[in-house]
Amino acid sequence: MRTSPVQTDTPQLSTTSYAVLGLLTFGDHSGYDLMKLAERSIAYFWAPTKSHLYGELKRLSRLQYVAERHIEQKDRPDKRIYSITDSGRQALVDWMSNSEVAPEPVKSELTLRVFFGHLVDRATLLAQIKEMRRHAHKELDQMRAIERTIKDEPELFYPYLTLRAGLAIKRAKIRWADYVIDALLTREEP
Amino acid sequence: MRTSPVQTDTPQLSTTSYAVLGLLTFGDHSGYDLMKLAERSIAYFWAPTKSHLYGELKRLSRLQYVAERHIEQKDRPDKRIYSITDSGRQALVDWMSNSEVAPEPVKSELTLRVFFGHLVDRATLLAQIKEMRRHAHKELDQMRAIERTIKDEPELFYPYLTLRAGLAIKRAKIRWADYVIDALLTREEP
DNA sequence: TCAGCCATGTAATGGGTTACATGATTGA
DNA sequence: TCAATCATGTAACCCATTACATGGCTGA
Repeated sequence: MRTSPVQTDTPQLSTTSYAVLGLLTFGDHSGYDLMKLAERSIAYFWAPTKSHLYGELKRLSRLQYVAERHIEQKDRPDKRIYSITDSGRQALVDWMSNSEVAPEPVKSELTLRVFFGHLVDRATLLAQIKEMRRHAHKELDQMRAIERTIKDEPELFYPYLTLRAGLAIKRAKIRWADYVIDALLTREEP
Repeated sequence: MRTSPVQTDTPQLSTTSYAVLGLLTFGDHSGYDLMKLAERSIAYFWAPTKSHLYGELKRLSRLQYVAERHIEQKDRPDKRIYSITDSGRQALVDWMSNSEVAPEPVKSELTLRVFFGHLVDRATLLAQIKEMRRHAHKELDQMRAIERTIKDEPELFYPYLTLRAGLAIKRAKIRWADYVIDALLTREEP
């Protein structure tokens, strides 16, 4: 006896597709506009490249999850404006409602390097940790600036929550970097 | 005028290849053993699948970064034992010494869902956050157990540092989850 | 008896990046 | 005059995952 496979009426999309659909719930956009919007909103935790984004738009259009209309322009390149359709919205909500959130594997090349720290001298490793810390701090500052502008806007409640995630992760990374730097300096070179 | 391209004597490998080379600096291993070793060491920040690992071993062998010897066994399947070569070690150290550590883009599907939280009801989102929190806590407990056993072993200094990274990140995620849960419950449903 | 360990891999697919391609307009 | 903005995409590639395939031994 075997169980019948689960019937999924909605085809499986990539997460990036859902991200695009999600952004379109805020209004119609061209591919170009979506890219810019993504860069200043979801890019801290989901950063598609423009090639990829254009590709997904084409796919979503074939599936009729988005509708496109062509806009001719004289002084600028023509463009396509996309809007989410009812079935697109349905697919998005289905995805959002699916409670099986896959555990997210962490990937960190720098941590891998630290793991193999015995292979290089201290200064080399220190420089890389410090570089990471510098970069993380820069991003933290950017996020703090955004925080100030959005924290009291009720309609940005959910984006604000995600910003808090970014702040929490960056702070944790910076504190870890401080710990590692201290540990490397304190420890007598073997 | 154009600048001449940078001559890289060492071919570019995937990070997973470097991870494999790194693990081989701790001693010779078969593919199977490497997989197990990876699972209980670097998997928290770099988790290759076995197919991938076997593939990279093959490639590293072609490049002569690892040497393999075939071991025949009667009661078990034959196996190949890999060891890192001098040029393999050199390639690894070159990679470790390269100071340009690429910034690591964060990818979080869950955060993406939170960003689009306006599309689903509160209970749906809450359940997903709680599930993430539960999972993170389980991993945190595992790491804490490992921490107790390795924190005073001087030869595990670098692995310990990476464990601290894992602990820091997990804790940050759990605290963020708590914040979000509270914020969702406090807020009156719009 | 049955799950789990040992041990290796292939094939198919997908998700995503990088490089390449074009070209007018606008503001510093 | 020079960089940036607007606007779209194709082609090549690669890193990685999933599913598939095999089969004897060991211990609960």
